[in-house]
Parts: sequence; structure tokens; C-alpha cells
Amino acid sequence: MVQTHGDRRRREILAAAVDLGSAEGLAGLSIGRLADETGMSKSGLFAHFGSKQELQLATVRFAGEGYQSLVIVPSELAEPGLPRLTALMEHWLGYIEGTSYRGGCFFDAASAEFSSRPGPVRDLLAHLSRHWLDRLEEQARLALRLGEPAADVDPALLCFRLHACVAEANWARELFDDGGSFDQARRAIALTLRESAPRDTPTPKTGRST
Amino acid sequence: MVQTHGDRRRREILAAAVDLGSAEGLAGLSIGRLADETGMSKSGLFAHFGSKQELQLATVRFAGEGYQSLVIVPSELAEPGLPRLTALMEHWLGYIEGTSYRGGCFFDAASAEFSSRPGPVRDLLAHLSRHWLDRLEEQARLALRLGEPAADVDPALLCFRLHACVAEANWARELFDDGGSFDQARRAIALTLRESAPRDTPTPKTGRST
DNA sequence: TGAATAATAGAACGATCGTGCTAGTCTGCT
DNA sequence: AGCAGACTAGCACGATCGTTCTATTATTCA
Repeated sequence: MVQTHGDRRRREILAAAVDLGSAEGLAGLSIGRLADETGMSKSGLFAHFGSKQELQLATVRFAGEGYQSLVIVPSELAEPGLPRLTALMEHWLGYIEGTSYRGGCFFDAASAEFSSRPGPVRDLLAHLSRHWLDRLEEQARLALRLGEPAADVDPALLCFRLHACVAEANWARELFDDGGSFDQARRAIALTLRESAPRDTPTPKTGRST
Repeated sequence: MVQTHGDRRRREILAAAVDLGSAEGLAGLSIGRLADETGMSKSGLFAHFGSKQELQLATVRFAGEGYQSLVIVPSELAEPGLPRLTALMEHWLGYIEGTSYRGGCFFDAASAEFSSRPGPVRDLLAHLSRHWLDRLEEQARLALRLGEPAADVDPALLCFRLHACVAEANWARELFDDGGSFDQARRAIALTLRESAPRDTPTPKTGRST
């Protein structure tokens, strides 16, 4: 059951696929190109997945696990509500800024590419994005409700603005080679949180907890 | 000199290229596919451009002209400063929301795809985006300076947030089939502008002038 | 109208695409 | 040690990619 060899190979392939896919696109990513990258033969690599679509799906899932373990899980150390909301944003930004693959955020690249290509891959990307936004929204709702009277701020709108900042930072860095876009994103997020905070609980100055 | 026939054909091709490119990607767009779409032969279409890269560049320029005439030009009817800033945002959103091509905003799709593909196409996309952001920033600076004392708001950061809203709206609609994202964007933009406004000149409720 | 030029189609090229099939090598278990 | 099954490489397929060449049809201008 413990397919040390097969599983390790599979992971190596998927890691390369996420990296390459972020740069050349998940649709544009070709089996032959990926085989070269990993030093395998085309058919040898292909046998691990059976079809290109299955490879794409596995790649998305693999990238999702990375996001889960590097953004979601660490943020759960922070208390629910505003602390966790800010932790999520900071880990999110840090994840994209730091570990980044060749082409920046894998999900930004993949969802932009597949949003107009109906099928299981698009569905999976949409599902994951929706799930994470819901997670964020949950914390936003908690953060807003804690300070009475509940501010007249729409949690969904707040998350719209927060995610917009993250995506914009990635976009600007990739297109303009401007690493400073992440500092802009941090400032924008802090401003957005501050103005959304319930009036009687001023946001801590930096928005950072612990 | 007035190549009625050639020019008209060229425009037809480019219009189809922008439409198709927004959906299938500017790199993924193939000559044969585009020839089918326009009812031409592959080589007949190809002869208009001489290379795929030239076709891509022409497509980007063509899309840029559309943006110029449907967003920039109409906004110049509004007075410089805040009125023009809000006009730019509203026309921008309306342009993407309404006229939209099959795959949503062409520039969002193209720049996401080419940000990791060095070359003239990426350079042109970056140049156009930078140019438009500078235009926006110019109006933001005017808007901020008019109300004394000049608010401690960074015009570049303001535009970062504004463009983020537009891009987010397009992303959400394309991935989630959620047309309501444009209303969210309008609300987010209004909030962002309101909190950035100099303290003694409250933003007019709708931000629309004339 | 006739000559020059632009626009288009058709066929073919080498390359690469995703995908099967077949055979050989390696691994883990008894 | 030997066997079963997982893993991998090689080869070939039809399709499509961008591109070139040649020939034929439209269009423009003297």
C-alpha cells in the first residue's frame, strides 16, 4: 500500500507541474515539456495520470494542499475573528510573495486561464476558490460581530476587497516585476480593515497580532 | 493607400482575435482556430500578419484602441480631478461588464497569460497597463490635492485599490458566473473613494458629475 | 479596359501535441 | 530466490501547430 516509489515520483511530477503551470499555464503545460523538466519519458510520466485532464486535476489538488498547509493551518493558531482574519491575510500574502512559483500565484494563473473553459478543472478551481473565500468570510463575520454595535459592513464585500488586494499584488509583481506591490497590498489591507472595524474597537495599529 | 478591402478584413480578424483571445488565451489562440472563426483559410489569414507574434501584438493594440475610445475618451468629458476619476472607474467597470468578450476582460486574461512569457507581447501589455494606471493616478493626485489640507493618502495606493476592485469583479464573474460582482466592485470603489477623500470635502453621494 | 498589385486559397513541411501499445526493468512480498 | 505487479521507456498514430511556397482570384489605378 505504501507505494514509496510511485508516490514520490508522483509528487515530484506534481511539484514540477505546479511550478511550470504557474508560468506557462495549466492548459498550455504539455506532457512532453513536463517530462523534460522531470527527466522522464513522455509515456512514463503519462502513465501516472492516464489523461491530461487527470494530470491537471491532480495538479490543482496538489497546489490546494500546499495552500491549505501553508496558509489555512498556520492561521488557525490565531484566535477566531479579527486575529485570525489578519493572520489569514498575512500568511496568504507571505505565501504568494515568498514560496512563489515561477509564474507567481498558481491559482491566479490557473483560474484566469480556465474560467472560460468549462469542465471539471474549472469546476474544481471555482470550488476551491469559493471554499477559501467562505473561510475568510466566516472570520470576517466573526470579527465584525464581536464589536457591538455590529458595524453596517457587509462581510462578503469586505472579503471582496481583501482578496482583490492579494490578487492585485500578484498581478502587479508578475507584470511589472514590482516586488513593492506586496507592501502596497499590506497597506491597502490595513486601511480596508481599519475602516471596516466596528467603531468602538480600533484596529491595532499594524493589524498584526501576537 | 486606402486599402478598403485589406483594412476591413484586418479589423474583422482582430475583432475576432480579441474575442477569442479573451476566452482561449492570447497564446493559446491558434491561427487555424481563428481562421475557422472568420471563415478564412489559414494561410490567407496568416498573410495579413506574417507571424503569430505580430498577430498577437496587433490584437493587443486593437484591444487597446477599444479601451481608449470607450473608457478614456468618454471620461474626458468630466472635469479633471475627482469627477474624472469616478468617471474613469465607472466607464471602466461598465466597459468590462457590458461589451465584454467571451472570456471577460481581454487585458486581464492576456496579462495573466503573458506575465511569465518575456518578449514584445508582454512588454506591450505591461506598457499599456502602466500607462493607464498612470492616467488614473494623475486624476487621483488632482482629486486629492484639491481639498486642502492634502490628505495623507498615497495616490498610487489609491489606484492600486481601485484597479484591484475592477480586476476582482472580472475574476469573480468569470470564475463564479456571478454578475453581482460588479455591484460589489461599485460599492467597494465608493467606499475606498470616500475614505480617501480629504476630510473637509465630502464625496458627493454618487460621485457623478454633469 | 489592361496592367499592376493586393488578397486569398491550397498543399505541404517539420515539429509537437495527447494518447495508445508493447516490452523491459525495477520493487516489494512470500 | 522467485514471482507478481508497479514503474518506465520506446515507438507510432492521427491531429494540429506555425510557417512557407505557389497559384488563382479580386481589386485598384492609369
